[in-house]
Amino acid sequence: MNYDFKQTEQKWQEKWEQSGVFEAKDNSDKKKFYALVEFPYPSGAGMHVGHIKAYSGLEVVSRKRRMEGYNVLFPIGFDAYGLPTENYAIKTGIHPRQVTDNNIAKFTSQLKRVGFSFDWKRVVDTTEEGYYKWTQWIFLKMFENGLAFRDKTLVNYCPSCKVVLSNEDSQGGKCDICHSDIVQKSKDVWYLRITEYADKLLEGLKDVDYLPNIKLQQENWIGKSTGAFVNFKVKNTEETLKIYTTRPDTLFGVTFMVMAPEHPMLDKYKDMISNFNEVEAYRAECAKKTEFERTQLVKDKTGVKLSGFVAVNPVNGKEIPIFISDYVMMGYGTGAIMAVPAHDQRDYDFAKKFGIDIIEVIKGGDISVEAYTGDGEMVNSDYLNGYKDKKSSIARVLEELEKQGIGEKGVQYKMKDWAFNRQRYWGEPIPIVHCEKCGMVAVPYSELPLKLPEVENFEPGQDGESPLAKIDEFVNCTCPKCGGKAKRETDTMPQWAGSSWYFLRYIDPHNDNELANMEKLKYWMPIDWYNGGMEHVTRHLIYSRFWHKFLYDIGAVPCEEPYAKRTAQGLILGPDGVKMSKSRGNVIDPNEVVDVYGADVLRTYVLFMGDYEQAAPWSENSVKGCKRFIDRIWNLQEILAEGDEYSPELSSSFHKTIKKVSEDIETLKYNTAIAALMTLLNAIYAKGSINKAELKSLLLLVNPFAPHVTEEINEAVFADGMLASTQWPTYDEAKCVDETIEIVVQINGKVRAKMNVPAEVEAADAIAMAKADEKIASEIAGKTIVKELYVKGRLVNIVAR
RNA sequence: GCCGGCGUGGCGGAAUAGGCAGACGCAAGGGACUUAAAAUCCCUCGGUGGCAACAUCGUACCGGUUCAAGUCCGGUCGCCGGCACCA
Repeated sequence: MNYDFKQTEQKWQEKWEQSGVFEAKDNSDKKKFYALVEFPYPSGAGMHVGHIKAYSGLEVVSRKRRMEGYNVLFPIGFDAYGLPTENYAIKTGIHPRQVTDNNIAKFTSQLKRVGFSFDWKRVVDTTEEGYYKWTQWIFLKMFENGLAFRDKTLVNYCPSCKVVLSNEDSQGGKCDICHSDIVQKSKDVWYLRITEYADKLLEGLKDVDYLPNIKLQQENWIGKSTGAFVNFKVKNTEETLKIYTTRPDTLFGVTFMVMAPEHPMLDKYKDMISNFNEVEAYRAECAKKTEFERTQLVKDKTGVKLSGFVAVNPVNGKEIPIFISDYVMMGYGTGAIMAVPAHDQRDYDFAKKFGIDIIEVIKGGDISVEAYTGDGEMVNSDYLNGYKDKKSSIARVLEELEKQGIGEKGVQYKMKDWAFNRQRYWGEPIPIVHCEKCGMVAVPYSELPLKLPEVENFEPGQDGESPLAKIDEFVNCTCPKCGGKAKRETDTMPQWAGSSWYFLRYIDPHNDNELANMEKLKYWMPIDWYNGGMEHVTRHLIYSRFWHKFLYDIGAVPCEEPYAKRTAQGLILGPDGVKMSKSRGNVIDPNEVVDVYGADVLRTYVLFMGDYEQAAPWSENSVKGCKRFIDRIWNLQEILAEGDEYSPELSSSFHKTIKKVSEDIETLKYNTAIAALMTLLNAIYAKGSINKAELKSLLLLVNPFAPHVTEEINEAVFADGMLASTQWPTYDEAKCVDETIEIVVQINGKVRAKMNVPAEVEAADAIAMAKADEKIASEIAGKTIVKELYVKGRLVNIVAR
């Protein structure tokens, strides 16, 4: 009896779709479960096996939850705006809309072939008018609330993509998309004031169940530091130079100060600075450097000493020179620092190069060699002398600074505001109008969606202008406020926008009056479990949490945090153990696997191949192992016997396996869950028959992993409806334990014998039985017994000398 | 540089809370069935010694705690991920 997976899988996929078993029900009395997977970018290359692994995890959980009686929302959609589609359109002349529709159709059919239990009635496409209307709506709400603003700044600009990039998109000085070198350019840029939510984003982490390393990465990304702001007077002016430091305890060790070359105070006092020409020359030099170069030359410090511009240390009145150097950034703190070379390595390097004094204020290091950043007794520090640790000296100095009004406690974040616009066609138009009289004016809500106009040429303009800027009918408009002539904003939103709130739209995907109905939101939110890639746990997760917290603050959603729980799956590497890539030619196409082995095998393999959270290489041979597993399940029909309860030989195996599989699915240990099922299968074949009660339980347990073959067997044998809507099997804790167990007898910690004992044996009896063993008796004969231990259900250990 | 994580057979990986290291799968070797092959089934499968029972070593490396260490502690090396002149 050969298993025809092709026909069977197609048959059940159609049955599931027709019956609507996987459609989530609104207005249900049942307990809800909202499982979310990261929606894919529908690239032309089609699905990747990584997608299959990412979705299979929560797929199994979702199917189990339905069988446990939950009303499950397990949706899918498409994050379809983005550069690859646009670049493809530029190359081929095919409209991005057409490219996107084709790719979505391709992804949809591929996903359906794997048999995922998504609710296909709730598909969301970020590029669809009914969707991006609400993306624009959220933007306008942010604009109204002062969280979206425009500012002129130096931006990371990719000359190849002709696009402005956020710091996140240009890490290491390379464009995230095309990997060319980033240059700095002055431009008008839209920002979202995410920094205003920094503390809330940090605080919120306390209440959610994310993997610890995910929380940690978010914390590092936000980068909160506590310290102090201190005001240094500038000699012969009324000006104070404000600095931020985490080490106010070292104030008496300050021997110079450094300002960022772009610091605005420099221009204000350029007449006082007798060598301002040197400042300008240095600035020009810095502007040439990319952010990457700036961070590469860590050891070799450069800078210019300002003449005629001198600061005064507020704690001791000492005059201290001021330098400019590019190791101080305008974007962090106040753009100026107090330098304590004795206790900061960067300041130390700078001082050594420029021959500046190094004054030790904390004992414990050797400042003739390097800066000492550890703890120790304070010296050369007036009222701080004698303090023995950082914590108390900081507390003392803060008290003094506040009393004298020269400084205060302060907090800083590494996270910067989110650069939000792109000079690209295939994105959501930013719904803002620039009016000569009124300035920036929001497009009225009634005019949303502000539709993306048709263009003929998707290439960006010469100086990185958006393709939309070339469409006069789009650009020229009337001001919604005064009715006068105005011009539309022509930049579009970044790809992150649509993915920052998509999970809300699944709850009410066709609502034209609000982004989602509040009653429905109250029922479904928060997301019970969100799984996705490790590469998204900083940016996407922070951005979407930020949007959600904002929506909560304006009363659009009912809870503060969107995700109650977040996990991440590991990569699937190529068979050569290296990350899959087209250029390496080690990409596995999930379609081919489905063609050759079937969807059940593919699903089982991606979960069985290793620890779900770790990276693991693809192995064609191991796929075959899962094929055998599926075939052996099918062949159980050949050894089927009657029986409406577990046979005595297999009863405890079944109870144990149900327990193991049920628990492992909840903790991402799919590999050991499948291993347990294989072990049970081996036990069944060893016995030589399976009865109907046993088969039913086994089919239910395997069903979330391999739904097609199990449904088919169930129909053939029982013909009593779908497993998908059958109760998940239960186990009896009492029946998981065997009456007698094998334990180990050790002498001095080394295994010397094994014996069978009743499970509930007393320690003394177990030890007595052990000593009665012939081999053990001869081993301990003539020795003194020092200690005897019994570890319940495990071992007896006799320590003898 | 800083912050995380990891290091177990030929391979992917198991091993509650310190208690038989190597579950499960793959590969390999041997056998059965077959004219033959595929498929399937059975056996072996960390190293060394031994016909065997068994002994002995073994979880990156060095040391420690413990009756008992893959697991805990200290140090070293290596790999992976994140951040990176963050004051």
